Amino acid sequence: MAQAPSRDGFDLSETRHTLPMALLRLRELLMAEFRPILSAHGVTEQQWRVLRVLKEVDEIAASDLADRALILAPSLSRILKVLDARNFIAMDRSPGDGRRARIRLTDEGRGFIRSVSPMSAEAYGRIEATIGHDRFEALLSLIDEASCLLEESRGET
Amino acid sequence: MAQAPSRDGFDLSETRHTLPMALLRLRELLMAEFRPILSAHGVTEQQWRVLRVLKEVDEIAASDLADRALILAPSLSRILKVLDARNFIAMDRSPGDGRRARIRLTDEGRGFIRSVSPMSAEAYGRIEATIGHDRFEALLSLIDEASCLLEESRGET
DNA sequence: CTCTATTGATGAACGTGTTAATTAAAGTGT
DNA sequence: ACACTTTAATTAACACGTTCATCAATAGAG
Repeated sequence: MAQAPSRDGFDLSETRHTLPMALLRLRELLMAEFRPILSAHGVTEQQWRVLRVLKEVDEIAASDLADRALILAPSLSRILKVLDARNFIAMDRSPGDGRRARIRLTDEGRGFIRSVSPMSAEAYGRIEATIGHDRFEALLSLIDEASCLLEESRGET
Repeated sequence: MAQAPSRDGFDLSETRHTLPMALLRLRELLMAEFRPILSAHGVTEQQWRVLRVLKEVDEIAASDLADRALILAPSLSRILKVLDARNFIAMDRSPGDGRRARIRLTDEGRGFIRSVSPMSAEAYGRIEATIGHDRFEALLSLIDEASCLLEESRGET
């Protein structure tokens, strides 16, 4: 039981029951809550991630920002251009190392984050309530453990 | 302790400890295992998802395919064009409803899947082993429960 | 039967993901 | 000082994500 119509029998799981698809589906459902809020304020999900990280660090190199926001360097370059044009960030070069870009939030950027945060936090709370606090925490922990294990196993190759 | 340099105190969690970011990070780590395999065979992650779904259904409408592969309709249109050009799929119109596109795998498409499956399944097994079987199963269940809860709560609005 | 509204698929436009190539600045060895 | 390698960031090119607009086929109301 359980295998679908086509029975060639190559050894793949049903798409619905694979971890990558499960992760994708849950992420889509989460983002469906956040996207309307962000687009109403004229920022994309990725731009918002960048702003959130900048709020936590006060000054950071582009490559470190890319790591923390989970955005690839080429995408980040484009995003920074947009955020700079809106005067949400200030960019210059690191004095010690002329290759590294130094990025910081402007007051205007900080004000923008402040204006969006309440609705974002409210959506986050609604999601946590829907999933249930205990399940929510368990999920976060499991995901984090799995991520750490996979990260370690990559270093050993 | 724990709060970063900037202390404006708007009520946002640290980016690293949010569910959307955690999901994104784990998915990146998973895909890092699969991407080399897929790109070595000249398909993208999304094209592979479409092929996997097609292998399970033998014949399907584009909109249902989009749902099951978690791909938006406009993206799917582009992807189907590519897969059709490579003769991995055959497309025509549903006889009952002239709007619906009917898609099925060709023998060549089936052969392609067969040629990639072993390496894909092997990577999946490696990942499951790294995470640990019990943790892996628990993770899948939790994700699925959370997704179902969020899906239900959207219908009630 | 005709007009309208709805639905399924596609096209357009813009932002991001991904890889490879490029440029400039540091580091390294001689 | 010199060429060589490495590193940080950007650019280029193509595929996908996302929203909106379009078009054809169908369903419904009158």
